[in-house]
Amino acid sequence: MTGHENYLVRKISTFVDLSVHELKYLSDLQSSPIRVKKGREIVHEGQAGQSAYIIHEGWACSFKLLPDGGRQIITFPIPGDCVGLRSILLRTSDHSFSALTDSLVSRIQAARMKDLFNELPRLGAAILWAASRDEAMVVEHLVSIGRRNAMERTAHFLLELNDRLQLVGLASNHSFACPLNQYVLADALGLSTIHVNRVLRLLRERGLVTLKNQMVVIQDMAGMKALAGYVNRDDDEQIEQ
Amino acid sequence: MTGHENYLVRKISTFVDLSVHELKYLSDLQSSPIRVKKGREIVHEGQAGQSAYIIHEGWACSFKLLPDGGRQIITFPIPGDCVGLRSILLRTSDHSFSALTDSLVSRIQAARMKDLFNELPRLGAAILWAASRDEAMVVEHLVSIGRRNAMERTAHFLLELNDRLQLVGLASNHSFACPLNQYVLADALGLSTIHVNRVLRLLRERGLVTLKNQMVVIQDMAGMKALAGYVNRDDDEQIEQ
DNA sequence: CGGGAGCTTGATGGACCTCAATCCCTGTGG
DNA sequence: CCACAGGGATTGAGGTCCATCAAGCTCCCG
Repeated sequence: MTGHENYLVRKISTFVDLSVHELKYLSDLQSSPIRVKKGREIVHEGQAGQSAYIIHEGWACSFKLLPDGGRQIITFPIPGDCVGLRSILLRTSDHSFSALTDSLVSRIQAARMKDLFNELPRLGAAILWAASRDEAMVVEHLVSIGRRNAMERTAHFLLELNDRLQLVGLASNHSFACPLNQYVLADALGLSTIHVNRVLRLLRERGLVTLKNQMVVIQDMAGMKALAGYVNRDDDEQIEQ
Repeated sequence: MTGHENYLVRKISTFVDLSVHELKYLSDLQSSPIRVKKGREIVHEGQAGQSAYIIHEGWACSFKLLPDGGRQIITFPIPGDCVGLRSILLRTSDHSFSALTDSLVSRIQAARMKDLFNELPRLGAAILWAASRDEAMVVEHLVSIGRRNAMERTAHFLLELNDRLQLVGLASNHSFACPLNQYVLADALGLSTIHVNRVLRLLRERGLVTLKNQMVVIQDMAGMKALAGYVNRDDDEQIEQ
């Protein structure tokens, strides 16, 4: 990795202070990144290639397709995120993922990842910590879709995104660049595009949040959190092991 | 553990053949199980006690509560399942879980679990494999709620349950004992109780599946799979490490 | 200037929710 | 033995949220 910030290191550092050796190892792991064009599929559901990926630049999306052509987006991996860790243990990937924007990613072979866990268990734990955090967000997403209405759900989603991006320094307190269009949002939120549009208008009219020109601005943070029933995770504590 | 089948061992054995030593370790881990009465909460959301639990007997449910009193059930842990693994890394639990029926569980302290990963990494990997499988099901659940209608969703849920129970020998090919009532089902499927009732009636009338007297009987497996768009996972391959 | 991607708005209908009531079964206490 | 309560299942009526269909808009880019 040369010339740009390492988001994964930044994220992990909020959990555990890495040693020089661990930093080196992590750096080597990311030494030959691949460019992926917007819209390109990186892993196909059911694919057996046992690899994980680290995202350096750009946004991705992980999703499943249904027989009727519908698509449900599970999550939007952003810089610093690892994807496909599960496929290392499960032999096949349980869902697809593709690049939403032009991206830069590193591929980690399953064997390499297993070595990491053997040789640097503390670093391995840190990666699992990050993965667990993501899992928790999938759960929260499930709750949103199951029990929140369209407006609460949308608000919750944007707040969560804001928090995730802040963790890697890609969001200020109340705003962030966001390449998601309304079609993509709809597939993530389990809504129709048209309804997403109406909900965004309502949120804008109520002075809560705006999404314009690829930019999300949360104008009333308190109002948003109240609407969405949003609670922050606060696991900024250091690992004790 | 005395006198009853060990479901966790049974499940893990489909993934990797355990050594005598590993079996012994696993057995020790489960040496002093706790009885939990039906309805009793085992872990509360946000609770900091870093422990995981292995379920030996009974059904549990993991869920999140919303400010408005709503509840979304994430999954129903069954015998052989580990719950709360995430809370070991995240410091606090991201959701609650409670016993749906009178249950028997073993509590595993975080430190003990970490030792396990250090001392018997192969066994650790097997536990992570099982956990990954569960995560994949949460994702599938998310897809269901986001993109499948009530009937498809219900059918899919019952098929998944059937597969999970078969893995530990608690289901025959097409039927299983099921302590879930319609209220609980509704909270899992993101539906109202009343609608669950109507959907179950439709499924029954179409000769697809019946749920009566705590017993699920899948009468038309092909029809169910077609309706739900259900695909089996097939990771019966052995670990190669 | 044309075309396409994305956004916006209106009208209509359907899937599912809410409220309300009834019924069945089982357990419990008099 | 019967009355009664309570959990659970069932059914109906009416309303709401959101999907679908249809159309027009803006902006950007070739």
